[in-house]
Amino acid sequence: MVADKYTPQEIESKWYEYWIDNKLFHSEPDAREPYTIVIPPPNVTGMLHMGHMLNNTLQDVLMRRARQEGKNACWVPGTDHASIATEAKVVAKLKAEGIDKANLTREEFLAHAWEWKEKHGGIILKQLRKLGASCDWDRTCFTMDEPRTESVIKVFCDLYEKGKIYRGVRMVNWDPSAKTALSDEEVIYKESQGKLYYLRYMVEGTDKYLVVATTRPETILGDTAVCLNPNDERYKDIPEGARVIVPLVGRSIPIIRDEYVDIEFGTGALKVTPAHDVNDYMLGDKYSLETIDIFNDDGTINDKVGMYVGMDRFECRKVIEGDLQAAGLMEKVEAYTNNVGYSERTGVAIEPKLSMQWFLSMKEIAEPATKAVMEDTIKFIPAKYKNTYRHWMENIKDWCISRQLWWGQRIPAYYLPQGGYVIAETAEQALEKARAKSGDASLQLSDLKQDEDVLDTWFSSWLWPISVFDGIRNPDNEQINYYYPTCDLITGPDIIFFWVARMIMAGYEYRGQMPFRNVYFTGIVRDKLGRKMSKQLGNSPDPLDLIAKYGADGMRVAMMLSSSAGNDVMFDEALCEQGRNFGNKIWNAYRLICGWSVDENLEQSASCKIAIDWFNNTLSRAVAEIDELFASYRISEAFMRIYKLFWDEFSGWYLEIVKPAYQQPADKATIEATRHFFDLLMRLIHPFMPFVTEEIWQDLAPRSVGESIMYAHKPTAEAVNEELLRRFELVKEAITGIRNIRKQKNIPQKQALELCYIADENYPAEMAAVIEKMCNLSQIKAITEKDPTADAFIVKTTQYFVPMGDNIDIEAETKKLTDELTYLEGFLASVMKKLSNERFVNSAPEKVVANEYAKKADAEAKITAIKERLDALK
RNA sequence: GGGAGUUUAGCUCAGCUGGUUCAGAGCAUCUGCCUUACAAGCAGAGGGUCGGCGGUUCGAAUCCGUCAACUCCCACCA
Repeated sequence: MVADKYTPQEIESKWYEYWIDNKLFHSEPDAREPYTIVIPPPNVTGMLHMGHMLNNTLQDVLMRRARQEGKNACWVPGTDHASIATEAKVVAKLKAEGIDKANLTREEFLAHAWEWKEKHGGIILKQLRKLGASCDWDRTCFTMDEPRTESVIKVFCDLYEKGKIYRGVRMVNWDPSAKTALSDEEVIYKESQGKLYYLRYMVEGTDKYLVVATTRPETILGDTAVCLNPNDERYKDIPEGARVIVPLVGRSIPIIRDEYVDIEFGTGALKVTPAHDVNDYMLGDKYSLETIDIFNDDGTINDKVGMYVGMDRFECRKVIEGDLQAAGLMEKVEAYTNNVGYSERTGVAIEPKLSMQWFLSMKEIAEPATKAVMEDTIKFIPAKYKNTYRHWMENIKDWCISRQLWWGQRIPAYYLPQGGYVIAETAEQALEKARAKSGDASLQLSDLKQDEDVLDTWFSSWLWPISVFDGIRNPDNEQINYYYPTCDLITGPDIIFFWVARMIMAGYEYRGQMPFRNVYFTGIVRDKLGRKMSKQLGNSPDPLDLIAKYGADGMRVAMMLSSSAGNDVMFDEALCEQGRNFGNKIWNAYRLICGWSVDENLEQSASCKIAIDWFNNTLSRAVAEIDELFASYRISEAFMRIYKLFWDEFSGWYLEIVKPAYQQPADKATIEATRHFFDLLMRLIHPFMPFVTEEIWQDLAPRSVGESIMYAHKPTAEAVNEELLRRFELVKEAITGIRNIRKQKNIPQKQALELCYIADENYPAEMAAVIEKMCNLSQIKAITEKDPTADAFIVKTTQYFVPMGDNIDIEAETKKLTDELTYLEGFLASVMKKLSNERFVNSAPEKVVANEYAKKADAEAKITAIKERLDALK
């Protein structure tokens, strides 16, 4: 027996413990068909936010559904070491303690970082348990644990040997705060309000000057040319080989001419700073210009030029503006909006910087990955993201995989004292290779210097679906062979390039196979005003608070209620309330049937028989539709279908019909049928609301230890008697008709009424018992003559009468009927118009035409009935 | 600058190959009800030129064109 009141908080932790204690989430390879999901690993030190709620609710729904389908379901959880984000957090924490990272050795820093990880790591996974996530916790992985690290290093070495990894000096996105290079994907461009400065560059040996427009005057320190378009008429007088003087700096630099320069922009003269702009770098390369790097790694000015040394880049911009004004070298300053790149992680403006980095060449490995998605071997849901994917894949650039950080997998490149390097999985192997390479057998480990950089975090997470099953180190092990490829990936479209695309590439490169069959993209969780949830706005509720308030089941329902694939979720706390209310509804429905006492001798009533028959069919039809919705990943629609099935069909109709009168017993067959329906309904709801359904299911019948609704097979769709369902709708309408009369006449339910009808084929005689039960009727009587003194209504073509004994409001009744008549006549006219249109009759499909004839007959019958009724009223 | 998407009831969204599954759902609103499972509820009701305009068609929310608004992605123009 369950408690009187539905209090989710009281049942949820109990059942989660039960599932864990009985190892119900655990999966091992067996003969069943596997169903696998690998979790998008959240940052190890992260906290749960609404996005995680959405994402993990979906995954859990799919997992639980798969279990109920008899599949061997395996959900692998884990966390991501999130190199930059975590390192930044650790640096900040140390700073707060008065420790500067620069004063620590690598080993010391890593000790702090691991300590931090041990303390905060995995909190997020514990939080997921509150949601009911049925992850196989025994399989919890970390992108930087030993097996994963070894896999990453192995892959690096392998790709290097295949010639796909190379090292070189390139213009990269430099994050001056984290002091590391970033990949293109980690740079976010934002429109920012800036200024366009017009600077005067004196032409050497003359008193003339060129005006050059720039948004970054501080970079004049690194100017090594000014570039003009050769077709620019304005500058045709400037002789070949002329040079200009960099303002303030006084350096003489050449004027070069290249069609790259846009004549329309600014003054048509471009300052060239090869060290600090991607395009300038390209020009510098083309014209063999000098490259002067003017910044330190932290974005301050270095001592190369000997001016503004140590000043921050933005500070320098201000100061230089003043100095230029003072020197009369500033023509003018305009307000200007342009796109500035910011670091995704630290939020500071990116500095394009030349540096030595490791790259992975992408062109070749992208090919099978592109094909897989375009040919739907891997299905994207919704499909619109295929375009985005293709566009990126077809224009893919090499991946900068090195990061100047310590928290991460250290690049296994070992530099020899005499120059050059070797790549090896271990230091020992490196030494062997180094000895072979140098021909110096006396080389010692201490002579080798390992590369200081670590690998991009995504270079470990791109292996995730493989590495969690140890498929890199042991490519033929039982686990990987059984679980791979995984089935569904649930993730946000924001990491389609970072992660999804790269996993697909790794999948084909290392397994020759896709990593997952379907990718379900969720949207972004926004507040009800459509704003993105963020800490700054303070509009992001703490999911754990919501769970405490409404229960995990309520929270899960909230996530399901307004989230179709690829669409943003407009989150409103009212949705949680709706979810909680649904839990309450289920709870009380169950309490109702628990209260029924059995009378073994009681014969089953006709109305109960009909209701059971009807609900059986209704359930079957719903199950078929729900199967269909799941198959097409319309998860929230599937939920809504179940919601209505339980609330409207089961509680609103079925239970009301079979419910015995107060303190009356019920017959055995009806109770059994009802409890059986409850069992099936709990199974259907379980993937969405695991806790309340488990609580009730456990109470429905004696269960053995370790038994769970999780493994109770989902209801299967049986053949549906459509005619029965159709006839029952007539019953519902008749009941509604009587209810309306009661309401209009203010007749209490307790007062019995009489119902008369004029029989025709639309009168559901075989189900009349239901009408009688639901409407408190003293009798149902067939009549042949209309009763003008009775309140009446029409269902389809059947006329029903409720004799009132007293007067009825003829005027109101007449008006109602006249209105309906007007509508029907108009409707009939439109049907007739269609049918008299020769072209319609000739060109429309037969079925459609037949339908119009049916409409016509229907309308005519109704019109006749209404007219008769009106005549009777006169 | 290029590309994609969205626009249907007050809100959030369904509406698949044009035609009774075509104007829908849930929530909210309004009106009755404290009817012993549930007021976290029950019974009813109202509410939309399907963003605008044009076209194709016997027939358009649905297909085409165009305009408008919003959103996202990509792109180095100083």
